[in-house]
Amino acid sequence: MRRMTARPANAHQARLLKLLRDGGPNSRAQLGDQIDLSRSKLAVEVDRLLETGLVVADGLAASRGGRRSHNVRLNPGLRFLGVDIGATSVDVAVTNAELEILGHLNQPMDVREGPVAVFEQVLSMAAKLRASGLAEGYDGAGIGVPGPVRFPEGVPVAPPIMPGWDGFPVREALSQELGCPVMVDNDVNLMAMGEQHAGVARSVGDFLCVKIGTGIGCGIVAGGDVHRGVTGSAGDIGHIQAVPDGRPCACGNRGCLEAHFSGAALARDAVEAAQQGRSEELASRLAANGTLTAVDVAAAAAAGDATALDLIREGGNRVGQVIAGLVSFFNPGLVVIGGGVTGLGHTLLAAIRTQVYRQSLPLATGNLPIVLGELGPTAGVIGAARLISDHLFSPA
Amino acid sequence: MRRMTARPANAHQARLLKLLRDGGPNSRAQLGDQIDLSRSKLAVEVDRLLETGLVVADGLAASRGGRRSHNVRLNPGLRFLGVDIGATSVDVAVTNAELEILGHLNQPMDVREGPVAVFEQVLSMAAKLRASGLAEGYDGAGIGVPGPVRFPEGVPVAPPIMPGWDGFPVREALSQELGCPVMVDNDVNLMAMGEQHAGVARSVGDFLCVKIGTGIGCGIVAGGDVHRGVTGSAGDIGHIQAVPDGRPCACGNRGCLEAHFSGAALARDAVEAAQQGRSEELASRLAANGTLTAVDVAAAAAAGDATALDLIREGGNRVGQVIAGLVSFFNPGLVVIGGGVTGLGHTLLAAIRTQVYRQSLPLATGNLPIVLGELGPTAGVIGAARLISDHLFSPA
DNA sequence: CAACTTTCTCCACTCACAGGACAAAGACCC
DNA sequence: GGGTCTTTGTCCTGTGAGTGGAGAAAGTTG
Repeated sequence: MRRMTARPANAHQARLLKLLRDGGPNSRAQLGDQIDLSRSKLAVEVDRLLETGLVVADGLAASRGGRRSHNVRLNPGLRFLGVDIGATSVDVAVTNAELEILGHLNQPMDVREGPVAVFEQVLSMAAKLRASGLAEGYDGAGIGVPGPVRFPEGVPVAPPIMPGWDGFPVREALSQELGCPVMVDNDVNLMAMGEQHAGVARSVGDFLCVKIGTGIGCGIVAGGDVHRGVTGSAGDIGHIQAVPDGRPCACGNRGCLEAHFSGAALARDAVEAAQQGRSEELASRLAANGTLTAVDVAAAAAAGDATALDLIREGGNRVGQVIAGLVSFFNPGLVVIGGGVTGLGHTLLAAIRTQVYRQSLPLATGNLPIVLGELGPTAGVIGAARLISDHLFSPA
Repeated sequence: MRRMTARPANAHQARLLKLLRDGGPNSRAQLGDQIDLSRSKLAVEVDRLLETGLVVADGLAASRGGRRSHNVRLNPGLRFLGVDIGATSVDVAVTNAELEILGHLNQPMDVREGPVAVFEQVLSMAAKLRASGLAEGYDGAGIGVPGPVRFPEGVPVAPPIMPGWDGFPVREALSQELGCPVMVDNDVNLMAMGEQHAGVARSVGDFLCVKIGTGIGCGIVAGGDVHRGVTGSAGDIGHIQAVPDGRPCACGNRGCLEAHFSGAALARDAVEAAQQGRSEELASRLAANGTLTAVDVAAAAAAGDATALDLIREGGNRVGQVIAGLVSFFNPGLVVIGGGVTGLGHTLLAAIRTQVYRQSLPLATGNLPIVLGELGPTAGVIGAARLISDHLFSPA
């Protein structure tokens, strides 16, 4: 099927598209209140957008004391694909142009199987969503990968946990397969964009979004824009030294944050505690499943297991210490904690807060909320859809 | 005397003024090559700038094979005042509109004497420069203070090392005294802007500028702009924990970077080493002066004193470790080291480089220069002049 | 002195945009 | 139901921004 290919012709149109994306159906009058344009000029640009098909008429709104307004909205047939490739699973979702999730699939998978296998999986999930009637095709796709990305080209570079992906032309390949424009970014940046668009970070211009999953990373938003750094590796905080001469890390150094606290490290610690007989709760879970994950630790903690609580607290202290440094350095207006370990909930958050509030200067922490992400596993796919929509809703 | 009060009327004029500031005298044709405007429009805007007096004719240039061009330049009578208030001294300089330093004064002074005393000093230095014929008056002034600043208002907030300054309306007061527009910023940010304008960071969009003086701070430039954080305290890295359970710090915590390495900490360590008989070189200098500073340590190191070298190396390791974390987080394209301790030179730099290259991931450090600032004590005043010129050369 | 280059100015035309007049459509009051 | 007021949307005209071409001015080169 033929998809929309139009792009806004100028900055005004781009602005209007974003207003309609973020605010839903709107009348010309309402749009006029939010944009610095005369009514006549605004009408011209809206008419041009209607001609392109990106925007469609949406009936009459209720009267506000005078003539009823003719609403317009983004074409309800537009479809974006949001893909979030994690270390151990893939999320794929379809959204409309307003970035509302229409369908969402999750599939366990190991990124180390390489781009070819993962792509096959992603494409089959995309096809499944299409087959279920949610989309006749895709107008654009955003995709997040768990490693640094050369952003302009959409190519992963030197990703530690996904070796086979180095230099693989993700953007080009996926664009070819799907037949639509594609943008690629680091998964952590997409989570930040997701929380910025629809989560706790709405209307915050400078914030950090710490994602603790298999690994650990940090999305940086400065002045409303994601900061990616010169080689796309900004936010790679997993290998900051958290413990001098601490545990050996896969990267070759010792004491890296990731070696001391992350989904993987927590699971390993839990197994060790169980085997050493420090926790009956964990031991019984280990016996039952043959292995332990962060979810088990969360459950044990919820059941009041002291060892599990200690593990979480200690990890939170480590992360909190590093975040404290980042807060001093960056002076954000908000810190969001997300990723797989959010199930650890308040215990983790409390430990992080304690460290940050204790170690950073009052001026930086005085009015600094530290909160859990609001969107959970959908943050990444919403961020991915946001990424491609930002791209498509900009002048060509 | 009446000073220039005109401001650019639009973005084009602002752009032209900045091109003339950064590129010196230029013909209309040369300007046309650097700006996206037709020759006719460009001529109109240049003529308008000539009318305002901000720009003046500057004779004929040599022929390039055809008609000679009429050069224009920024009004050579324009004068900016750059003020850099450090913890222990004040720098004041006059520049022309091209930010070339015409005169520079330095005066020892303790910032803790409070804003009134410091202002008196600054104003007398500004008057001295004026009296020497370098300026008939000032068209604008930039001023840096060693602490966080609420940037839009130009007011220091909760500055740890200058308690009397909290909430003092620096911008308003200085503007009143000098009779010209004033902008205020953190001294470290100004150093970064100075190196960006005329130093090692020319043409680098993302870099860090670490200033090690009495205290320690870091200027952050992201996407060409200074990142100040939500409360103006971004870059305040002096109280990041460098050593777990380390030395007590004035801030109440332990192990802060600043407690382990800074001009003040180094001097204290040197005195201790001298008193414990660990260094004859330092001991003799202590006996001669009654006290030691970073300069003494530098001299001792240059003379081959092993203890002095050790102190520098150890300090460099501490700073390097913290910088390594910041590099992982921010992924800059350049790290500049500046401030009072640059006299420690290569020994310090080598220690920092070792730590950063060892602890940060190759992708972030692969092509990362770590260099000393190029401008020394003039970085701050040039940055200050740049700050006010950026302000005045923007549409009102 | 002729031919070619470069620079700058002038002029006509196009387009972006604002703002007012006005029409359409409804609410509200009597 | 009819007047009056409000809100929304459209049309039209005037202004100013900006482009591009013609050509004058001022050089160089041979």
